[in-house]
This record gives sequence, C-alpha cells and structure tokens, in this order.
Amino acid sequence: MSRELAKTYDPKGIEDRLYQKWMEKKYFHAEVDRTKKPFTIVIPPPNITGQLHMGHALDNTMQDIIIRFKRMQGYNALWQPGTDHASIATEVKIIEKLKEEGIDKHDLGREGFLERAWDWKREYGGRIISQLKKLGSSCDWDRERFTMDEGCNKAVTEVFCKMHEKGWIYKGSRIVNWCPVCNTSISDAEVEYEEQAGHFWHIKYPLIEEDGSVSKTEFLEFATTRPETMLGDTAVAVNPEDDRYKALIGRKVMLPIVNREIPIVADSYVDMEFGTGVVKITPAHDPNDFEVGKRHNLPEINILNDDATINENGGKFKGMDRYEARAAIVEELDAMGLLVRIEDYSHNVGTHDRCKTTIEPMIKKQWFVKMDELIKPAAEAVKNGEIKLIPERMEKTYFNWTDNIRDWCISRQLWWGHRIPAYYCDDCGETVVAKEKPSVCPKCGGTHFTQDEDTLDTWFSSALWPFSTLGWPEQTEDLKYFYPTDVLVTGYDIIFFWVIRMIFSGYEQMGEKPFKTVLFHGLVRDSQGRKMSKSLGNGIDPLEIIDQYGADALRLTLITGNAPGNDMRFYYERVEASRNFANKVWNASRFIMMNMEGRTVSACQPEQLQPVDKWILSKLNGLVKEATDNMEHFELGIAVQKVYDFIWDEFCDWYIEMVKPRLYNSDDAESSSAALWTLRTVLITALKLLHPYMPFITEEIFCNLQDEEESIMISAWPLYRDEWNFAKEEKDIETIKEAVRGIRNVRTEMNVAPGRKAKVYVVSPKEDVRAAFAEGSLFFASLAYASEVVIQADKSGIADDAVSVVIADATVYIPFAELVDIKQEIERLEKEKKRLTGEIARCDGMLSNERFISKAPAAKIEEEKEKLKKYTQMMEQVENRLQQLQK
RNA sequence: GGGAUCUUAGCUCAGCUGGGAGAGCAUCUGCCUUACAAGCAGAGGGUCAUAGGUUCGAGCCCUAUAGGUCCCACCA
Repeated sequence: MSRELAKTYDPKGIEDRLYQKWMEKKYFHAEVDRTKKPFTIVIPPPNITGQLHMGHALDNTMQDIIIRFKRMQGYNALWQPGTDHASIATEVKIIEKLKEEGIDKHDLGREGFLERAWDWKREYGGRIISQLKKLGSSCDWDRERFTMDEGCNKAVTEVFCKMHEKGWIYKGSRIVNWCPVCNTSISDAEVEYEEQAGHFWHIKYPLIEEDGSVSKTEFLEFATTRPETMLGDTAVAVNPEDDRYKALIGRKVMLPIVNREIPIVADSYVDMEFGTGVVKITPAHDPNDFEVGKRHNLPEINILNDDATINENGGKFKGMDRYEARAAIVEELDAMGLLVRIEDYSHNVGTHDRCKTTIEPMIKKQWFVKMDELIKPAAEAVKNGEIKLIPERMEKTYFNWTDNIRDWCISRQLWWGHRIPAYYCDDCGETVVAKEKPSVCPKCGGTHFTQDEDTLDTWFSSALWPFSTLGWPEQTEDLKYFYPTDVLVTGYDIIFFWVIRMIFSGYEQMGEKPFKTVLFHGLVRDSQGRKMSKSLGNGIDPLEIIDQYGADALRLTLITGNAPGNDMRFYYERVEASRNFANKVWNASRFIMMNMEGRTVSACQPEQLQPVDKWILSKLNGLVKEATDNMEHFELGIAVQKVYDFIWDEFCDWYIEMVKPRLYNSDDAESSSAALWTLRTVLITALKLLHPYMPFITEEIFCNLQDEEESIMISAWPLYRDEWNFAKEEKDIETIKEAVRGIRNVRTEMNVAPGRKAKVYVVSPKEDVRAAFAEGSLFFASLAYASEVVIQADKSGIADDAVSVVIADATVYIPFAELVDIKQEIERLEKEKKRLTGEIARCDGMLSNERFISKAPAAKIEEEKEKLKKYTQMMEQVENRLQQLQK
C-alpha cells in the first residue's frame, strides 16, 4: 500500500480500475435471498439509438445514489438495467443510414430490413451501456434486458392477447394522427403543438335554392386554415341556437369545384361567437368534424394518400402535394369569386414530435387500448397514496392525464417493433388474435393466415418493464421477490408516456403496483436556461466532463443545489467546485494517511478522548442522522450538502487544525493516538456517507486507509450511536470556536500580521468555561495565534488598553500595547454594543408580549429567555470595557 | 381556456411541517501557515416580486396583481 499520494486528486485511471474491480467482485449482482429485504429499482431503459446526455447522467446518478445507499444499509439491492428498442426512433435512424447507402427500406423487404436493424442493434445498442458504466452505475449487468428480447416479446404477446380477449384491445376505424413522412399513425401524446404563422381563408359556398338551382346571391361564409380539405367536405354546420342561420338548417349548399351538394346541419359544437358562426365539416380530416359527422351520419371522404398528396377523391388535384393543392384551390376559388379575403393568422399546428412534420388527421383502421376501466386503479393508487409521487405537485399533472384519458392508439405502420399478434384468414378475412399463428380458421376452416403488418407503439412494451424484466409472464422467484419495485426515478416529461402506463399495466397484469415511489427530476439546461438540444448545439457531453473532471465531480454537480422535480442549469464553474471538493477530500485523507505512517491506530476508549474528539464525533453523529433521514426521503441534494459542509467546514477547517498540535507533538502518545483514531474514524464514516454520491474517490481512499474491508460499497452504512452523543463537549468547543473567530476577526481588522503572536487572556467567571479553555488551550493557542494563553476568573493583571473580544460566556483580552488605537477600539465596541442593543430589544419585545407568552410553545419561550440572558451578559461586558477605555 | 411552477445577495440556486435570511461562484482585504493556492483567514452585499389578509410571530399559509417558465386543451 503506497502512502505516496499525489497532491491533487486525479480521477483518470482510478475510476476505470475501481469499476473493473466492482464488476469482477460481482458487487452489483443481486440474487433472491429470503434472509434479506429486497430493494429494487428498474432503470428507465435508454434507447438503443441513444448517446449518454446530461438527462441520462442525472437520472442514473440519482438511481445509483439510492441503490448504493440501500445496498450499504443491508438491503438486497437490485438495479435492473436494460435498453429500449425505441421503435420509431430506431427505424428512422436505420432508414437514414440505408439512404446513405442508396437503399430504400422497401427494397430490402420486411425481413431484410429487420436483419439490418438487428445488426444495428448489435453494433450500437451497447454503446449507452458502456457510457453508463463510466458514470459509475452499479446496475446488475448480468440481468441486462432489452424490450425486444425473448422474454419481453412473450410478455407483450401475452398482454395483447389477454387484453384483446377481455375486449380492452380493439381494432377500429377512427381519426388518428398521421405522419406523412414517417408513414405511420402516432398516439395523441406524440403530437406536439407548435405556434405557426398561417392564414385564415375566408370562403363562401353558394346556397342551393328551393328549386334546386345554385343561388347567385346567397352564400354561407366561413373561414378555414386548411382550404384544401374542402375536397372532403360533406356538410356545413351552424349552431342550432343561432338565429342568423336557423332558417337555413336542413337546406343545402353547393360545394364549389367539386360540385357536390352538401347539407347544412345544426350542431352545438359550433361556436356562434367565433367568426361567422359557420363551420365547414370534413369528417375524414378533422377530429371534431369526425365527431360531428358521426352525429349526423355524414359520409367520410378521404382525400389524402398516406404521403399527404391528394388522392383520386380530389379530382383534378389528384397527385398534388397538400400544400400545392391548397394554393391551387385558393386560386380557383378566387377566380370563382368565392374567396372573400385572406387574413394573417397565427395558430397551433400539430406536428410529429420525432420529425416535426405537420401531422394530418386521417381515418384509419388501427388498434386501440380501451382506457376507461384500465385507468381507474391507476388513478386510485395515487389518490390513496399507495403510490407516492415526489414532489407531490406532480400528482396534479398525473390526474390531469388520468381524468382526460382517451383510448390509446397502439398500432404503428413500422417494421421495427413487436408485430401485432393478429392474424387474418386469407379465405374469409376473419381476425384471430393469438400467441401463435393459428392453423385453422374458426369461421371458415381456412388454413392460410396473414399476420397484421403493423407493430406496437414502443411504449406498449416499456409499460410492462417493471415486471417483464423480472421474468413475467413466468411466475419466477425473482418476480415474487423483487416485485413490486421500490422507486422509479425519471423525468417529469414522461409521466404520460411511461409512468401512467406502467402503473395501469402493473395493476392489470400483476394485480399490484409496479413501484411504491416515483421520484421525479427536472431537465438539465444550459447555463442560459435553454434546453440542451442538437439543433442549438448547446449540449454538454457528460463523457467529456467525466474525462476532464471525473465522474464523481459530475455526479456531485448534478445532485447539489437541486430539489426534486426542478430543472437545473449546468455550469462549468459548478463542476469545478465539485472537483475542488473531491480534491479537498483527497487532501484531508492524504494528511491523515501521512500521519498514520509508521504508526498503528488502535481503538480508543471514550476516556482517552479529548473534548475536541468528542465534539467532532458528536457532530458526526448528528450528520449521520440528518444525512440518512434526508436520503430516506429522497432529498439527495440536501443530504449531500450536509455531508459536504461537515467535511469541509467542521472536519477540515476546524477539527484537523485543532488536532495538528497534538499530532506534531509526539510527547503525549496517548493524546496523539486518540487524535489519529478520531481522524480516521470520522473520515471513514464521512466517506461512507459520501460514497453513494462520489463512489470512486471514496472507494480509493477507503481502500488506502484500512485493510479490514475490501470495498466501501459493501461496507455497512453508518448508524447513529448514543455513545457518541456529547452535548457538553459540543457546547464547549463551540464556545472556543466563537472565541477563535472573534480573535481572528479583530486581528484582521487591526491588520495584525499573521506571524505576530500575542499573549491571550481568557477571562470567565464560570469554572466550567475556564476548564474547557484549559483543556483546549493547546489548539486554542495555535488557532488564535497566541504565544501564551492565560485563563483566569477576573481581569486582574491585564492591561487596561488590551483589545477585548466579548463572547457569550467569556471575554478574551489581547494586550497589543503598541498596536492598539484606543479610538478604534472604542468604535469597535460601540458597534458591538449597537448590535447587542438590537438583539436585546428583539428578545425583550417578544418576551414582554403577553400574547407571545400565552400562545407560543414553552420551548420557544425558554429559548428566547436564554438568549436574552446571554446578550444581557455580553452587553454588561461590553459596557464595562467601554467605561474603562473612556476613563 | 384550464393547470402547475417560479420571482430570495451581482450570477445560479437551497431554505423540509411558519420561530432570529444560507451555499457555490463572483467581488474586496490579508496570507505560498510542513493535507490542499483546486487552498487558508477575514469582509462587503438581500424591505425574500408588489399589495392586502391570517397569526403572538410569515421567505414559508390565504387572496389579488405584475412578470417569467412549463404542461394540457385547442374554435373551424
């Protein structure tokens, strides 16, 4: 074991070596063990197309912290990893790649395409996994799964068949969102609305006279943002209450260009206040119109091909792109005198979240999941607290979704994904949903079947992830033991896509929640608060940060100063601060190891400890409690902040400094060995608390510091210990610290060179205070730049013009004869007097308020009384000094 | 249109059930003190968005207003 440690911490080399060790030792691996309590997290499976970005880094750091914490607490901790096939994202990528080779996906055919897709998966699918390892993720890699592996496929088929049998999966003709570029339907959740500048075309259709002729004078005027859809108009609607048009209801208008007579129908959907109060109805290309059409039995005329060109129903516009047709139709209407005017209009346009293409509502035969019953237990679970969302406000978003849920369109016209297990009889067209291709048609006895061409929405399989990864539909031991999982960590942006769907799937398939708690985090933004995105080029690569500063620094940066569910900004300065902290820990450890060199650190009995040792142990004890409590409540940012503050402020800036004189002075072997034992004990405990956050550096130090245990990550989480609770020593040392701070303050104010030592008198009428200073005089002297410390009960023998520092239980005098400027000293004391006057007034005010006395809790009153006593005492001292100086 | 959330030091943010305003960075001053200059010691800097209310007591709870961000719905 080398004690020759570098002056600055360099994570390079160390991280990979330690991760290798953890893997070899199989620390991440979890097996069913009935003697231990399980704690399970399933990873939100990253897309196989993905590269690690800051969002992943945050998400996985949080999970790793929790799982490491629980592992150290003695739970049988399983972090179940895996990847998602990401049907559409992957398919788009592969198509792009094929395009570069000059290949169209249809040239390859379905089989050929899928072969290429699997090749692609084999080549790139593991990339993100190796990146997660760089971060330090302690996933059980032996259990790595994939949403399209054999087991997950089985789970998907099982669920589909079961739900179909139950009638909760059905095929129907409905308006769906169609992406003409990806050539597939997409779910409502995948539609992103985008504000676009467009136009409002005001158009009029001529009325049909009673005699059947087309009126030259009477028209119905309305406005539309999509004039080309008129080719599919099958009615014009007005509100039944609208006096302007009541008389016209039931009559017809002539649809120009197409020359189709269409009825004027009355429907309350029409808003009388908006525009002219007239709406053209295109049931085949608008979701609202579709509903109106259903209510009035209107024909549905589809005018578009799948690529959004006009089809044969568009007459002479056939073959034109939708936007070409729009221009041509507007021109023609204008020529006919039916275009009233064009208005600029900004409106929201639905686009496909993947490719940003404007989606086109179309009527398609698609598969749907019926949601009304399925959603009930999912909504109930959050309502009654069976599943807890953190932060709580996410429940509102959650209920917003559950309350307004619509049937889920699950079929996609893609190849990469789970093919729908529906088979059509070649002879009679009968649909058979089954796990395997049927051999005989139940209806006609035919023996030839064709499987449905479509695949399932990628979220269909990820909805099953918490149990499919544990073996479902088999009733495995893993499933019985590790399910339900404990906590799900994810971004609030996929509450609907994923979280809700896992919850209702868990209840429906397992009869049990998939997890107890959902811990949400926000987005990692750039330093200007913008989303990191490829198009902006403002993304910061976590791997570069790891390379430059180390994984520990990155992890700490992502966790500190952030509350659950809140977005955060990423600053290099913050990474530097984290790196600096790592270095601080490194150097404190280096200091301790240097002092341990050549000595054996033997266990210490309480009576061998000095008050400072007890003080730091007691502080440490409090930290253990606070850090643990906060982690139990998933307040990771608060917990690590407390550990950080303890290590840097209390341990490094105070304790180590306090203990130095004892270490350097080897005369008192017992004292220095107690100090060394305390240093080592506190450090090891603090490292354990820090380990979940900064796994690498803590492991490296831990292994250098001791020989008994082979890894910090499987060591026991620190517990609060009653025998380390030293209230008196805590108070005494705080008093000494206060004195030190006061002295330093005065010296800086007076510009006393640090090298200049001075005699320091501590005057206190209280015997226990004098005793505390006496016991701590060695370190007090060094921290207070004292050449000599004199402790006495009164100020006899102290020069009148000595500088004085008044603290709660004592006054410190420093006779700086030639340095003191009496005027300045009086000013300083006057300032202190003013401060104390304010404090006393505040306490006094509270305590003389009768309503405060009668209503405030007794403890609070007592606290204020104590303060008043303390400040009054200090005031007395300050006034004494002032009197003395002003003589 | 509905909802959420934010407004705290120059910047970025913490502040858990209401009980004397915090951190990091930045700024200023002094220190290469034998773990660490990626450091040490000190300092300055805030009517906690505004206006009311509840309370003995409000950054925190309630109401309204202003501004920012986000989600959902989407009127053709």
